[in-house]
Amino acid sequence: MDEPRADADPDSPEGRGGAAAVMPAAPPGSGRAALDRRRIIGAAVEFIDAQGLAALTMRRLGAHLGVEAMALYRYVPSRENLLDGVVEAVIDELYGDPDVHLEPGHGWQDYLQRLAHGVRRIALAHPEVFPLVATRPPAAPWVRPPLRSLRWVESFLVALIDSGFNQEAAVSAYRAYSSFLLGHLLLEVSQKGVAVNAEDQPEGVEEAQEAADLSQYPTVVRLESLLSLDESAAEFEEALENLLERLEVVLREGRAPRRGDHRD
Amino acid sequence: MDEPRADADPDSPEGRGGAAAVMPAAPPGSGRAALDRRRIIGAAVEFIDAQGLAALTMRRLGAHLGVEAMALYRYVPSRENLLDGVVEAVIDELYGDPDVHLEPGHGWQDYLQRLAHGVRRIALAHPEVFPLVATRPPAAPWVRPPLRSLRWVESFLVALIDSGFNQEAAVSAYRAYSSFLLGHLLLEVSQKGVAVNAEDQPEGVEEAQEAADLSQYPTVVRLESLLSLDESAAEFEEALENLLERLEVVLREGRAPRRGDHRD
DNA sequence: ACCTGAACACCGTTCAAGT
DNA sequence: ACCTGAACACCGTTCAAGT
Repeated sequence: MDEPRADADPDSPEGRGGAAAVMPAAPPGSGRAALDRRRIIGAAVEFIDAQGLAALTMRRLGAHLGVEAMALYRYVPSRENLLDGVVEAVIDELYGDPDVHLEPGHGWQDYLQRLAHGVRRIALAHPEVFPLVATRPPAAPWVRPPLRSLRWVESFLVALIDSGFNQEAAVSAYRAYSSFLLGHLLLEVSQKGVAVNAEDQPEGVEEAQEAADLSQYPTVVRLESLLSLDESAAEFEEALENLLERLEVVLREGRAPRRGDHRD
Repeated sequence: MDEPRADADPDSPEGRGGAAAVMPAAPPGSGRAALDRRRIIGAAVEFIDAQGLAALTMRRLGAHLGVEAMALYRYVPSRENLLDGVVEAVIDELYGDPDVHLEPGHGWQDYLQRLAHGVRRIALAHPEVFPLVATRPPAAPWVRPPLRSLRWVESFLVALIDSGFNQEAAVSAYRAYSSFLLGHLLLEVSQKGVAVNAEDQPEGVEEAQEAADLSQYPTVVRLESLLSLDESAAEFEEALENLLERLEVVLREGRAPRRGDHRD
């Protein structure tokens, strides 16, 4: 089981700081680039995208980089720390997204829309990584998945407060926004995954479960085609619009809306 | 490292079917009960609750049950399958919750409230298991976490359709309800976990991260006390009320509400 | 019928040794 | 300075052997 030589891609993103002091055994640009933490984490993201999280071991990642597993420990203290780095790197991709920024004059709703769509693109680009983004314990309780970084929390709060939200409303909006993104996107990627997934199941794995007594669930059977539709994109838009609308009410009225407010 | 003998609890729930044919080496009721899949899965839930998911190995679970790891394989085909069983068992606790049922005459809102609170109780009772509930690939794409069982999907859809929802609206409500529960509860348990968690970190692990350049996040610093408040319970109620209100509009108008509907 | 001992292939991780 | 070989303690899992 030697590694497949399917890597003729010249996309290794170096060009940051000291440009590789000449190495005796592996001159730069000839194939194997120098090891560093960034490159290892990048390779781990690629690996998880391609093979799934369960397949990522230190030994296999080492082989993927043309090196023994032990060499990785000079740059990464443990596998757990590596996974933290993977989560951070994937979320950091958002910094480079030109569509995610506060457009002056377009208001906070526009910004929250851009941010939400940016996170969604990342979730869909790395479906095998997203469960990690969702479940790794955050550094502080108020750095919530999926945004997971002080920079985005800061940016979010500033945008709302500058738009007239009071502090309590801004914080509560941040919490509601996180919950919405996390719930929707985790379900969307898991739904996508289950369609293609399951390693190599020899026959219908649902048959066993379902065939047991599908007759007990007549409504599910009757609505199966409706249930099987993938309306993720539209539902994302609708739930996001609804959340923004709710926040608009909070902003106008200076408090959280109570049920039944808009009647009589 | 021998196992702690801290189990004097007589709560092993047997009494289901054939009542243990007498065994030569371990007579029933004298201490070690007979092994079976249900008991193994129950022990696994206990173990994860107490020690965390990462600590659960087949060998340690065997020791916890007074048996070698290899003995488990007669009842459980693999660790992965055991984890599936754990998720199923935890969700099945909902069947036994007397507060979770359709109260005749109280309407679908009351039922969805009871169901949501029942799921929340389970998530809070098993915070270490809930991430598993959230991320294990479902059997079918439309059996969504956290409800994960045909029985609850059936029950949910029937309640709404009997209340006058059309099929599309009922299915779309089921999806929105799942997203809400998953996002909110996953964040709530992870928030709870991070407060007590982190195995045995010798010193403030956030210090390292934060002290780096906290000055770049003045708003986060200024609002830290607000951000640190745990308003999970109130936010759960509010988001749930809001969702129900939204569904009420769908029911009354026979379609999904569009943004700006209730102005002029 | 049910459990165990021994074994296999594989982990994460450490560290002295090589270059 | 950077990587490797060998080793340690531990995995999940199989299976012939014990009782």
